Amino acid sequence: MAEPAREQKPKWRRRAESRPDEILDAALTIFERDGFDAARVEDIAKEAKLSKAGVYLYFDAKDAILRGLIEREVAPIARNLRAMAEAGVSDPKGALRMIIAGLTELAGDRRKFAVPRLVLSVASRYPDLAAFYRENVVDQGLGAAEMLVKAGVEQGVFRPCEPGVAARSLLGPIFIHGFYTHFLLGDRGPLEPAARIEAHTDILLNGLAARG
Amino acid sequence: MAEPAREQKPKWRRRAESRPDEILDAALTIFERDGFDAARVEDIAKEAKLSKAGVYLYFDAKDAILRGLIEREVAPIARNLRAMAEAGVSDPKGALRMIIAGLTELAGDRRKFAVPRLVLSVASRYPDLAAFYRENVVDQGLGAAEMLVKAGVEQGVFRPCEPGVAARSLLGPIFIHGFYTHFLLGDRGPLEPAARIEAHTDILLNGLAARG
DNA sequence: CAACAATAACTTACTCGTCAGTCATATACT
DNA sequence: AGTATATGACTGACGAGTAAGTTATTGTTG
Repeated sequence: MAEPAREQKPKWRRRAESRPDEILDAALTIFERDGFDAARVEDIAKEAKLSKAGVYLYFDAKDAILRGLIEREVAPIARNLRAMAEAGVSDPKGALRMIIAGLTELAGDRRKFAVPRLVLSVASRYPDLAAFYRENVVDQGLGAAEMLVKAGVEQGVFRPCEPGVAARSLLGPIFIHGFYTHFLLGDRGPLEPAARIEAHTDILLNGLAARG
Repeated sequence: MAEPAREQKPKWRRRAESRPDEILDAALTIFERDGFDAARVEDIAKEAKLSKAGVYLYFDAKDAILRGLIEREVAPIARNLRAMAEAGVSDPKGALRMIIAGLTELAGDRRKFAVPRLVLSVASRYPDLAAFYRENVVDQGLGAAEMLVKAGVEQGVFRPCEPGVAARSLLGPIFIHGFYTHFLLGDRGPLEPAARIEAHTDILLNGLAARG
């Protein structure tokens, strides 16, 4: 009758290596759904399949999880943009096209795109987090675009302009479009990256182009 | 010795007319500082100089206060943009210049600019609020720009393009710049509206312009 | 124009649920 | 045996919203 004590599987496993990433995965899911404040650490824990106390073995506090997400999800992308810019100074127009295309694709990824929104919404209460994000993400990305605009102007490909302003003009719309589509529309609006990339890039590069 | 009961002033006054506005003023101050979730209704009440229960005489719930702020602070601006666009179809370029200038000035107003950030951060939990904002603010503003681009294309002032994309390219950078300046930089970055307006408008309108 | 009733505007004090973070204890691994 | 990894149960504080009572104001009546 009674099953003999057969192969009772352990109540939990040691997974010290993989836990941080699992927690970040879970946190992103929950944060994306609820926002930072309304998200419960307990829900993140459940999603990551461990206990709440378990989460605190790997992250000191709730906001440390968000910092972890910045590090893992978006900082590498920004650094990559920077690298692309450095590699592309000889062809500013082409490099800018690539950067815009890359960012537009990113803007289609609702999960990744949730991170900037989270940072923005808590920035006033976590100034350190805001500074970290600014240095590692925003300034990298804007810097990349700025560098290319400057190079283009020097090479006579673009007409003279304020590189800082031009950089914002190039990248701003992509973010606004992402915010609008993912977080205000819900699901209703389709995001047609290819068409948008073309249209936006055309307008902007044409606007920057030196008159032939 | 003891002061006789002289002219004891009332413990409070009836101000049914002015209360809602006073509460909204206070709420904006507190929301801007703390964000929606971390803001306490009690703090809003104190700032507005009445009791917490008093606030609930005028607003059903915390999110109703935010809706009130949308109505009072930003919806009128969006409607105004729309009106400017309708009045300006005969001169799309000039009207767009005016719209960009107006929005850029708005982007310098940290108080007003806090509202979009608040909405964005709670949109996923308050879909009705998000819809209200979208219909009364975003769609009005984008619609205005779109209308003018379309008119410009038809009149041959602008070369053919997707009006929706162009509208975002025109307005997106302004918002991104506002978010960045007010909420990520703290206070460090100066906002030089005049110069920015010129530079941004130049790039974009030049990009849209029909080739002579 | 007092006195007083009726009501609108307001407050104090509370309830009730929530949740970040901790502590004592247990289990898996080496 | 010893330790790293995990858990369940707890604490302590907090905060949205409410109930019941209080005060200012308005109107009414003799």
